[in-house]
Amino acid sequence: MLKTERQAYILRQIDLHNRILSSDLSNEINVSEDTIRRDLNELADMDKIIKVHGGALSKSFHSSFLKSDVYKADSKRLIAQKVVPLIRNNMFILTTGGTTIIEMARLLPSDLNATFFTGSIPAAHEYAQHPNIEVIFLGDKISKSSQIAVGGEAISKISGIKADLCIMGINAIDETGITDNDWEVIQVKKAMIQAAEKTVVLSIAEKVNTHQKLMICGLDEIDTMITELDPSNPLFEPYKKHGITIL
Amino acid sequence: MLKTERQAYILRQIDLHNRILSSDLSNEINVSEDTIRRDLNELADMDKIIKVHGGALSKSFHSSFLKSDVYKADSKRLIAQKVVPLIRNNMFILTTGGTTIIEMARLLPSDLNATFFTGSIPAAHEYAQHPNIEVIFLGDKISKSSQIAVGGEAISKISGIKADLCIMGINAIDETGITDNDWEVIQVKKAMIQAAEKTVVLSIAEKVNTHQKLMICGLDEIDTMITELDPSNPLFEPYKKHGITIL
DNA sequence: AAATATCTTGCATGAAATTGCAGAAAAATG
DNA sequence: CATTTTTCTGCAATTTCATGCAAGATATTT
Repeated sequence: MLKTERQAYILRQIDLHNRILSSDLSNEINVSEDTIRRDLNELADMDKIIKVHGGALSKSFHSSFLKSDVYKADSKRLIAQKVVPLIRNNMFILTTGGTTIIEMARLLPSDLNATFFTGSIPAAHEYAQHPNIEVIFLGDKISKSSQIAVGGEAISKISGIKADLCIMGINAIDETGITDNDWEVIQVKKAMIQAAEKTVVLSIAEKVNTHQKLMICGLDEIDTMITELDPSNPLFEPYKKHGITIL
Repeated sequence: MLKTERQAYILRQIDLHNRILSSDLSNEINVSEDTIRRDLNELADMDKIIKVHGGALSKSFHSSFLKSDVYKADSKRLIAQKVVPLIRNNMFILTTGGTTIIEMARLLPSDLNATFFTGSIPAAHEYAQHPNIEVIFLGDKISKSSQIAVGGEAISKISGIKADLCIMGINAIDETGITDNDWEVIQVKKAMIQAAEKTVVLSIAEKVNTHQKLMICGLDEIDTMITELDPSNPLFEPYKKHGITIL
């Protein structure tokens, strides 16, 4: 591993987690702690990080910036970890936006070679950080409430795709299917499900067995559901009956 | 194997893998490491790759992973402040990306009612934060090196617009006009200038009177230029002669 | 075609960079 | 204050780099 790569890795880890320990880094990338320390010192000299005893902190963390923490971030990270293995090289993947998807994007292995389609600005931004991922942005008009592209342009772009996988963050699911409450978003999600061969839905357990006003699709259109809970949880029985794989 | 062939091969490998070791290349194509090193140095001199101890990295790898804090942030904020008054209610505005534009987006008054078109993910993201601004994202394929949408889709979308204003961050300007060094970006910028009634260019003073390899447009297509310096600075005389307003 | 200049390449040399390790110093912890 | 952890320093082993030089290949000129 090249020195520059290693430092890039460290920077990214700090960006993602806001803090890191020298010892952790040393284990993760199999170099001595001395090397890590030297890297951290160099990065600190360049004013890119803040070196502290035992590790380093992100600059934004300490300076005035107050980063809004994500609701149930731990659950979402767990979900994200379960999705990653489903993604293989050379796949075409449609995704929505949402914090769980962002978390997933960060966990994608750097040697993954795939094409991601999304209408979400934050998601597109995250995908674009990856060296080997191709990003296609869907649509043009951006809905402020949901920060994703909506409208006819987005729908027609999606319809023109044959994707391997659709990974969708959802707001509510129960035995009747997936529901949501933003009409424009619904249209986009429906199109995505149509355009993909398989559909994976991500949801924190709290949203399971709840519903909202507008229908996206029934359970039979879903192939896999991922939550932070253990798949054997009885909560999932009705969904398993509909042939949905729980992870 | 000819030198040009070899360098083409190296470039391709770097494109594919984002990084390369001198020793690997030496083995793969059976030339001495010295030759590889010489090649890498030449390619680095041409700004095609980034040479590091032990090998080389692709430029996109570098720009997206080794992100540093913004160069000359203060100057850019000053520039941004000068742009804002040019933007009026109900305007249609085309913008590029770049840190200066982002800074500008943050300074837009919250009661501003306008439509912004951009192919830059970070810029779109910033505009979308504003309550009364409509954001239209241009294009679909996102270039990793520049984090903006490029290609035919973007160009054709832009061509279909009649905007009031084009606000463009630039990399180099001198008496012959605006120049840049990324072919795909050039195409987008050209289209933007064509599509807008008036063009405002933003540049830190450091870039004034410099030039790069590829031409975007001549001075006569520019209406206003904004830098962090006082407009009366003699540096701007030649540009004023071409009828450009300096702010 | 011969002579000449220019480029390219591999090798040898010494210089520089990188990394890991040992032991002393400094900082954190209870 | 004693213990543990982290840091710093110097050092040595290894790798990579820059440079000059010579042999061969290629291009240009006469």
